[in-house]
Amino acid sequence: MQNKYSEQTHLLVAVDCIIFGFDNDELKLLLIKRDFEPERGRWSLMGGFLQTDENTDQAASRVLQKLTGLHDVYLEQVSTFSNPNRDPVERTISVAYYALINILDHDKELIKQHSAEWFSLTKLPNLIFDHETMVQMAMHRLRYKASVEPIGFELLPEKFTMRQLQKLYEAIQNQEIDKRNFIKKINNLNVLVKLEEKDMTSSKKGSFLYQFDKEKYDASRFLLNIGTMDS
Amino acid sequence: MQNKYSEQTHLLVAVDCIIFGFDNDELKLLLIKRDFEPERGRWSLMGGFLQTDENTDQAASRVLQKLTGLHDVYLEQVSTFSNPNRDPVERTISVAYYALINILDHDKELIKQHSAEWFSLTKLPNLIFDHETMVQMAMHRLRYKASVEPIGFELLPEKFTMRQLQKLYEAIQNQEIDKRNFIKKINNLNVLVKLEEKDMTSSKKGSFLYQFDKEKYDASRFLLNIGTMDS
DNA sequence: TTTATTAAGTGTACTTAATACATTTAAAAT
DNA sequence: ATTTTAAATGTATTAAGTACACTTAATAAA
Repeated sequence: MQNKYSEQTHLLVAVDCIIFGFDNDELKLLLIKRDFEPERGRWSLMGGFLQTDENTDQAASRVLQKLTGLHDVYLEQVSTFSNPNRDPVERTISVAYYALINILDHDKELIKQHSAEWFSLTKLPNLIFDHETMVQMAMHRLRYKASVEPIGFELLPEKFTMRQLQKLYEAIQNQEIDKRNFIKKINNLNVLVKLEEKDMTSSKKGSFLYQFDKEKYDASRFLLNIGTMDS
Repeated sequence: MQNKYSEQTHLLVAVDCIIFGFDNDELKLLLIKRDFEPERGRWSLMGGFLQTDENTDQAASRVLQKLTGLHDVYLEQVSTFSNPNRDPVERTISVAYYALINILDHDKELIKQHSAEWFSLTKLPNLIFDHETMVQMAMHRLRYKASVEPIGFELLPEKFTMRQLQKLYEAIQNQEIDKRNFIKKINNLNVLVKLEEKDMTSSKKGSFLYQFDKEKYDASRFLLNIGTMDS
């Protein structure tokens, strides 16, 4: 057996993270303002090179932690980008991942260090390289995934109101949902527990808080299909 | 601007192709018997290294053509595999693609040269490295994609019977479908043209041939949802 | 020429899911 | 007490999915 595929071209492999957060009524992305070359001063996704002792899942997780301080974040591989000239410095292929985090739940100091900021998805700045394509593909995957598995909860605090959950799904699917139909559907899924507690910040009456119950979910194993109501 | 990200690790990038075909009643995979190291003599997916002047889509297309002689084949990226030790010779990450081809429609000479063979999906041999995981993920993606876009037709000859189409969807979804409900659903999609011609090989009565009509499809732009009937 | 054989072709009733839509309720503020 | 605000709730209608069995067209055999 040979020792190396020696004659083949070797190149760089990077990961880039599309970091989603949910702030009240809208989906946001965490972007960094590059203080390094190339493209210094422009906005981009947070990324990093694949190291010898890790796979790309681990690299994405490491890169994400570097910016947010968070461990055990929901991450999913989206696609690999490999056009020969996508990085002007040197040929690099990049594996894109999207991450879902609770927007209240990150290390503000680290974010400052990286000159990172949250942008509404509807008001993104221009991004370097092929990062805008990455964002679009990630959004597409998130839509699909959220309609099939209860990953939406990753974007919310542990306790949330029905209203918040609905607003989240409206933001993900980018369409309004009828309140009564939404609650009906969610309740059918049987994956939430209604708490005694109320959130009193949103109204005088207050609204009950709910929690995602993974055990209930694993038990019933329904396929979700949220956000295809109305037209 | 620097000239290189010089201090970073460079490594090999490969593509591997999960090549689907449909033969009467079952889905098949085209595998090669390796006559080279490592893992000489074992079965594996057809693959190849990414070259300097191409992206991974192009590499997959090239690799596929090398084995089948076919151009313009339906190819979709599935996922990138990057465990540090997945290839024992040297660190290599691999981008997996699945391909859909008409099984009657390939160059038998090339296949012989590569000692390639078609295997029923239900009777696959053990595969090298992480290729079995690649196959599983590809199958999963194919199921999803076929339920959402009319890619099934890529696996059939240009003219086909309703029976063949049904058998194909049964194979993809791995479940039986009621004949009448299937036809009802397909007709609702409005993407087929019924020809005058009949296929007389399958019965005495003969069965009408159909053709996929991309223009009809583009015009109506329905979302398909095939194979979720019955239970 | 009749009869048998084979898969193709077809319709309806029932069940479940999706959708549209408006009023009452609880709590706080005045 | 009254007003204000968002939360909470139910029903009727429509569309989609599912279950189910007989007739038809053509060939082959008697």
